[in-house]
Amino acid sequence: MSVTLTEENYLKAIYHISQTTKNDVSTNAIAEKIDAKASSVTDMLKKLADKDFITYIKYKGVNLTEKGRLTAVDIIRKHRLWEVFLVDKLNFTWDEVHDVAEQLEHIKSPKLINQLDAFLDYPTHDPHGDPIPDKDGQIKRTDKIILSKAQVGNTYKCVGVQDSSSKFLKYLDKYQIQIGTKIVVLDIEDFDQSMSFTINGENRSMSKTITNNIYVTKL
Amino acid sequence: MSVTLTEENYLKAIYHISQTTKNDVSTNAIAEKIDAKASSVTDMLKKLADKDFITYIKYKGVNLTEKGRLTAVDIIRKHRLWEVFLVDKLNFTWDEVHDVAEQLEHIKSPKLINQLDAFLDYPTHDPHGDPIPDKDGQIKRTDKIILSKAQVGNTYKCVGVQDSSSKFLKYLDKYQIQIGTKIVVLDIEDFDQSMSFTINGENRSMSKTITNNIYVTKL
DNA sequence: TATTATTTTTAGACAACTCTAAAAATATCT
DNA sequence: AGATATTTTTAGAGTTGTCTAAAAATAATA
Repeated sequence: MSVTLTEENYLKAIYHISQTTKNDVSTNAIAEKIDAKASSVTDMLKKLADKDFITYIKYKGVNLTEKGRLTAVDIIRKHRLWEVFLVDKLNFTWDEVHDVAEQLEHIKSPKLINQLDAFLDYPTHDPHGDPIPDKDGQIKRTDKIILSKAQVGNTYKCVGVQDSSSKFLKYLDKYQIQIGTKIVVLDIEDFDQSMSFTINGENRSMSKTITNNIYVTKL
Repeated sequence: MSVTLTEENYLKAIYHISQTTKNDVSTNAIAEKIDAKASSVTDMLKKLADKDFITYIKYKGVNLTEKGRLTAVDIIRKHRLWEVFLVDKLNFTWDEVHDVAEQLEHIKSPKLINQLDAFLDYPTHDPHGDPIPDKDGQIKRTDKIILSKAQVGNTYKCVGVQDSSSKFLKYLDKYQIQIGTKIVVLDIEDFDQSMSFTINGENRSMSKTITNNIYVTKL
């Protein structure tokens, strides 16, 4: 009972959607994510339900079974490990990795992914700051928050970005903000929510547009 | 005009067959290599001819066009670079790499493969001793010969194996014969063509069955 | 609640790739 | 050369995954 590449993509999509909404995952939401028509999605949902990856009630949407969740998480684990590989070892930038990782995540070889994990020294987060599930599908809940929600006086560590466009990443490069960079919040401007920080020993201020796209954890 | 995964596999098969026979590549030979029925092969040959990857004359077999050859060689380049990666970086053994490389070779990203090439320090041969084509599809002709054809008194260097079964590779491991190992031919037994050598400072003899499966270059 | 709008499913069809069975072409053997 | 065997191609059909168009179910609104 193997999983086809297409089925894997559906499971991943369903997983990601279910992370952002409390309700059952709707056919249309999947169609939009997969970039397919709703009728195609319905066909696939029947197939996935037959294979016990999802529970599916007509007109009511779907939910992943435990089997489906584990399969989805395993793909996400592979995706994120490959992203680390591409950035750390092959000098890809944050914004270049996604498309290639979309392909690499479907390679089937447990040994490959375990050896890769070891080779990368068991990373816990991908280059965007998202957590990497472990072999058993456990995901370490990150306590990351969006920088715009940070509080004056606290120190934070940059763990990822929301917007991974090359424009935004260039901005971060310019001010030497990377994963791990320490950020001390000095002040929040009431008028426009712009914030001032100490970063790399220098004082700097950023607009809400920027702070809405940087993830940090409190130190 | 993209190439499907299946088309890539056909092109690779045709390339490999054309390396071992002077004649046009026959439908049956491809069918055997691909593990498909001859009728399926015929269908695909029409498709490949339409796309200018091969010249195809009914009942007469096929030949790669320059476009087809370059495409095939590019896949082989990727396959062999990934094999190097798996052995050198992820501690795979010779016999474990093939199936995984068969999958990895189809990943489409020029940047990925060029960065991988650099990361591996531009290897010229894969773990089995086969040459890695360069970016332009050039292949450095190896002057490798089969060890059973070696001559008494000469010194050789092991560059690869014919049989890459795990049984055979374990034999080689046992006697510490690897890529690069120096072999001095001391004698060839008339009776059964078994040969005696100096390997790693010790004298050792091998049956024709063994020497028929080791590739060497003369030093 | 009745009507309209939206979402979802069904029905029928198409493209890629595969197969079996039968026909056509080529090769082999006496 | 003629008969037989082998190889290759054609014809028709199945599978996976996609689509459009229309029908059915659910949700929203007056």
